[in-house]
Amino acid sequence: MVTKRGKKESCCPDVMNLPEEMEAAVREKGGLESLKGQVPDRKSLGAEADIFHALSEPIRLQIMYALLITDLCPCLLKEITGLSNSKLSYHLSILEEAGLVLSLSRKKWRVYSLTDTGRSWINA
Amino acid sequence: MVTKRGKKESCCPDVMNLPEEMEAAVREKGGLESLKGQVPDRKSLGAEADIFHALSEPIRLQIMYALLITDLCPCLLKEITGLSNSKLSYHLSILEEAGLVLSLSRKKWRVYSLTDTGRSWINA
DNA sequence: GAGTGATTTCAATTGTTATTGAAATGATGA
DNA sequence: TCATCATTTCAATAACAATTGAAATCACTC
Repeated sequence: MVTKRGKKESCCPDVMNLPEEMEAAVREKGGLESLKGQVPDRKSLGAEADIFHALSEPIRLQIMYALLITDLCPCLLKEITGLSNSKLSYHLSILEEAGLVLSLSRKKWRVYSLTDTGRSWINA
Repeated sequence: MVTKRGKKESCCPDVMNLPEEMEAAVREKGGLESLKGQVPDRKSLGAEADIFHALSEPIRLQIMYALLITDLCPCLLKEITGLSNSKLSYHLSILEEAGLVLSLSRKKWRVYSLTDTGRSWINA
């Protein structure tokens, strides 16, 4: 591609005179428009972001590591983490909504365990 | 371990009459005190949490995926993501602080690229 | 060293998430 | 059913993170 004045056309309309290396790299990937098409849009990244968000608190990571050792009820998680009931419950609900843990009733207790998804995110 | 009245002592002081499976599982792991010792404390999880936090926004994931294709300056990231300068700069700084991207000066531009850490978190 | 364009910083605002303690719900067994 | 203990929910607050647009800085080129 050549303009009337014989200069190479920019790989990137509205962005002129980029360093040659970057011009070349972008061109190699098919140009700016092509790049735009290769990058996932933000909406489609929401689910992945939700998982990262669920794991972005030390409290919740600590819960995950505890459950990696063995399934536990909130009462034992409370002993292990030193959290209050409502705080623990709040963080457990975020992990559960993200699909990282699940809970079952067992006698008077609720037993939390890692899902396969949860395990894979913590083992990695 | 047996109390004066011949009942099995709980694996977990202050937490009585747990379901047998959980009693057994906790006992197998060395009891509640041992479990506490096996779970990382929250302070030590801070760095890991920071990385998850940096990746917990669709905007920042999108930037990471763009940089996975090729190194880019803010001006091109701006074209690709449609973000304003200050917004983009803000999110880049969070990724940089978390050690997921780094930036170098190249002519008039700044060029951002993934660190090895960043690459490993995105490829996984 | 003045001018230009790229990028970052800043203060103010808005929006979101976490914490708190009390009250409500749920599950069990007497 | 009642009493008890485990857990969740709720409304209010506090803490934190994201957005905005304007101003400041920075790195070149002339």
